[in-house]
Amino acid sequence: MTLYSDFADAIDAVLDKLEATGDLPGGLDRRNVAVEPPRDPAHGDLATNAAMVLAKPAKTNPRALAEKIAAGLGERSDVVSAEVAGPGFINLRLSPRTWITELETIRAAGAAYGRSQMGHGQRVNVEYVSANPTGPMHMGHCRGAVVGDALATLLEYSGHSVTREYYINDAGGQVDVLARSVHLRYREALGETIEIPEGLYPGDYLVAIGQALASEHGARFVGAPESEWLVLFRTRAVAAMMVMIRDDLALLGIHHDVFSSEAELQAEKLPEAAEATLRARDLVYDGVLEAPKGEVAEDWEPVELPLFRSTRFGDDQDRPIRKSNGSWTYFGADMAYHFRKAANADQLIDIWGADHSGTVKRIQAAVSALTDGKVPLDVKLVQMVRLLRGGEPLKMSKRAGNFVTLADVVREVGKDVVRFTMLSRRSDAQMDFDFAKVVEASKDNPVFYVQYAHARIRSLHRKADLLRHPGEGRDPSPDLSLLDAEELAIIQLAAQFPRVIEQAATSHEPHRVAFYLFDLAAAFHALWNRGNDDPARRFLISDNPAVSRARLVLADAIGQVIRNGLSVMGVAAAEEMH
RNA sequence: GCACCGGUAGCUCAGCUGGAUAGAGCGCUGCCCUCCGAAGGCAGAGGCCAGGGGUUCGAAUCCCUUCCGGUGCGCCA
Repeated sequence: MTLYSDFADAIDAVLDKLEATGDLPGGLDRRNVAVEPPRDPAHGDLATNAAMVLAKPAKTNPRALAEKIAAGLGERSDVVSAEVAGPGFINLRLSPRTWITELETIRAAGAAYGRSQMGHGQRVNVEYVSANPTGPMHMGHCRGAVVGDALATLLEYSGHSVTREYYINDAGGQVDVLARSVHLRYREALGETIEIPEGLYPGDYLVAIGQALASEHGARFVGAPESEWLVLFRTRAVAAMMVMIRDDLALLGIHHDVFSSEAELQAEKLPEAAEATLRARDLVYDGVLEAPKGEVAEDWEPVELPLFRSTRFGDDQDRPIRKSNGSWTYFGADMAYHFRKAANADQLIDIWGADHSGTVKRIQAAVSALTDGKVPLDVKLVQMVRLLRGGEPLKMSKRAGNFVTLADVVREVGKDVVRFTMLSRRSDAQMDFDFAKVVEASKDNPVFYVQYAHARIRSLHRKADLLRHPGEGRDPSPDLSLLDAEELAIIQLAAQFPRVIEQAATSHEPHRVAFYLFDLAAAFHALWNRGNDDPARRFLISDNPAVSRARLVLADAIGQVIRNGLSVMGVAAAEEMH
């Protein structure tokens, strides 16, 4: 129960009453009725559009209806005034007591403030990262990893039952290339001088696997045909890569619940099952694709393949689920994979890089077809991150192997800075990550700014402990009515936190939490700085313990909300700045 | 050619799923440190929300369309 849902209920009750007295026809759609803080504080503390939304279907004048609703709401003891404004807004002014009560609510709820049961335990599967197991995590994976993880936490926080899942692409051509690269390192370990040809993975992170295989199996695979060693080398290499990737993810505080293997999935014949289901509904047929548009493919030739009718779902082309050699396409296997995820979830979310945008429709189409539209799939596309250092783009080349690894970045700027920064932009917009700026101690840097606010709040306690006389305990029930209007105003902002969480969770947009925290931090800094002009308005005043205590409670509540918000983002709150 | 994502202050970006006079940071102008951390704060200037249609009490937000930028297109993964 938040302040906002409380008033939403109150409005419902008033509307029910108006229906009972015949002032309002029954059965009106109230879904668009909203309770919001008005953008302009001069309009009061809360506003509702109820009268404007309902006036037309009720065939009445919005202002007249608003007057009736306002009268009903005005009867509440916590409503100081209920005024009709503009085209029919109802602006409510709440008693100071309301905000003091909310402050006490924050204090009592502590780390749980902002949590809700909005999700009603709905099962949500969030698949994120799913980087190919062919090397360490690099910065290209980072944003999706953080966004997916924060979204998962956000959904948990708002009452969903969340599974964090990683899909291991261990069945395609890339992992064969990996196996061949390891074979080369294996020969190297046996004393050969090797040269890594174009197209194989040059990274020296494969050296250790080659050595291990050499010491276990000796030279028996050196001149042997691929058929004798490929599977073994591939399995070992993928396992080693996954250990490395999990370690990298752990640096960011990311841990998945489930790792699904594409190879296992295929061994279990899940794609076959999905194909049969779709063929039975005439959604898969054997056909020939047109030549691809755009860049001319030299080796293209028309072949009959099993095709999924994704055009029925808005795709521009039907999509093959098997290759001409009978093996599964990535899409064919992925479709089966999503089918299985859907069996244990009420809702699926995938976090993908924006370079996969072209494949969204087909997979959504397949999920919709396989689940009869019962399990929605939201694919969140995360745009690219441009790496800069002091405004200059970092030069990178994957081929030369000098891409920036995630581990390097975390080591340089820290987990919290990486996570916060990755969440400080809408994920469907491109982002710059400037090594110089993200660690800058200035207002230009939201990470610092929010952390600084929290550190200031913590410093108050250290200071307050010094001010306290020996034997004098912490005051359990300070007189909060000593708080002034400006101080109550920040509670109003803090009270929006549960709403922000709900909205961020519903819209699958964790960045909203970051922006909110920045606003809250700004409000706190402003309050703090009043003390510069007027010493009587500082948080701690040595000759006025009563006011100091009340303000300390206020500061603590703000600190609590900042901590809660940061924890949703997976960022630790700073105790002090260095 | 087609698809997806963008286009909001000089710059970087928010904008609460359709609300009232569109916001923040940087930069610019002017104030504020014997003072809990000034690593800050306050105030001001700065907008055809890319253009054009539409939907309605009401549009930066939804729909159509044009233009500009980014990404992608395959039996790859």
